Amino acid sequence: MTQQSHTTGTRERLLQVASELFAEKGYAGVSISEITGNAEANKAAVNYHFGSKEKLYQEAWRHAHERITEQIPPDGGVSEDRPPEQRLRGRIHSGLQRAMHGDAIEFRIMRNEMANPTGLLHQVIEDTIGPLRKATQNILAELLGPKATDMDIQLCELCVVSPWLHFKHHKHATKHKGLAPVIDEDMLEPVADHFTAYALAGIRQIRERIESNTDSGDSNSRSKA
Amino acid sequence: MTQQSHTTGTRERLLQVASELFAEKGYAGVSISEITGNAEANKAAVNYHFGSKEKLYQEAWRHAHERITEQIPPDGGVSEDRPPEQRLRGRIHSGLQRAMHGDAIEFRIMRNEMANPTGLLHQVIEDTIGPLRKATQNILAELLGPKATDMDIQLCELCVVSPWLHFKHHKHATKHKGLAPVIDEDMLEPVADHFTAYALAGIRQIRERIESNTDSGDSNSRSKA
DNA sequence: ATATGTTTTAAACGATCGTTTAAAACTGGA
DNA sequence: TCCAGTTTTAAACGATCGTTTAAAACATAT
Repeated sequence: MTQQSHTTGTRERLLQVASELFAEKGYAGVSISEITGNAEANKAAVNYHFGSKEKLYQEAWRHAHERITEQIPPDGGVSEDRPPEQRLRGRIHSGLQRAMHGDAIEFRIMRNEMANPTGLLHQVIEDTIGPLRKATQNILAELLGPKATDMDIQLCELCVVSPWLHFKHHKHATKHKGLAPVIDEDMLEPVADHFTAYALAGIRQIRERIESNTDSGDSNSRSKA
Repeated sequence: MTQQSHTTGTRERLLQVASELFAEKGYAGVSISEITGNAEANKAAVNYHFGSKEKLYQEAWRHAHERITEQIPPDGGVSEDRPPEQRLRGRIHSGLQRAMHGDAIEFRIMRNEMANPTGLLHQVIEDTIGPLRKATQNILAELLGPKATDMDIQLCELCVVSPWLHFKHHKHATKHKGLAPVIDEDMLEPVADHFTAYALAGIRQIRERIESNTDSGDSNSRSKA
């Protein structure tokens, strides 16, 4: 009931509330009034602490990304010296865990930005997600063998990565059930197993296709086009 | 230069422009003024023809969906009596073709709605996409065998369907290159082959897992939970 | 207690939002 | 030509948007 029962600073509260609301409604769907209202701050506080709504949006993404990265490492706890099958399973496990974790704020902001690009997060996302993608692609290059082209790798990356991008957090999934099945958190391991088994079988099949089709001498594989 | 050089009615023009803009910027990101401006119509025309912006949004989705459905059949031209492998390839081919077709308006509106739900399209999308999902699930049920649970089927559906949901139209993909690789339209067949081979291998692997793990007598498979 | 620098606040800014209104323009049949 | 019905238009509505301003409240060191 007292006027200052805030355990954290205004800036932090704004970041937290903003990232949640941006994840839920997208950039254009959230107003500064709504953010400051839920954060129990004044309307002008956004422009004081961040300069503009756009900067707040970028900072909110960075905030959410850093928070989830320090909680869930992208390699799934599988070190570099393990065989590629285990490392792939680590990536899948990590991605799935991130998609199912808490409110999955980082994930949902990114999905919003992919579906409806404001362009404001383009650079920030590319800087942070780029290395993760590269790591996954390196694993796939190992699994697909030396004859795999960049296109082969990218297509397999898409098949491996896209399933967990469609996962919604339980709370939202029940609201209006979408494409992805609703899953408890204790289902993480079996689902990760499912995705991994599926992916490894698919990748192995693609490798067979590559190596049976490209028997002849024209070894223009690994081309950039 | 004349004042009436419109080859089509105002209502049609509004639907066309609105669906394109909604696909590009999402519901909240598009204003009525922008729509009527690009459609060379008066601001009040939206409320006259559709009653509100919300109704226009729903009609624009229905418009885009009907247009694409009559152009690209969801079964990929593979009839019901073919083996499930071919029917699955038909579904993948159709989905991929829809994702790559023209501006992929229907697709991008749906992606926007999935990432950032307004709730306005919920019923319309479920009515139209529901039967398509059911058909795919039936194919997967055949391929996975009688011991597959609903969860098995849904997880495989997610793995099969999600890759093409991330495809962007070439024009947008080049703007700021996202997760999906940029692909020409003449690559449709090889990419469909890739996805199909990958998917069938994955599904076969999952079936083996199911049938080797559930050897015992407790046949509570196909449970609804 | 006074001064200094930081943070918060209320109020107002111009702009744009979705919608409404009523008159103007257009249409095709009597 | 006149008229009923449909479609289009300009103007204005209240509401909310993101931002700015300047004063109030707060914190801290001398």
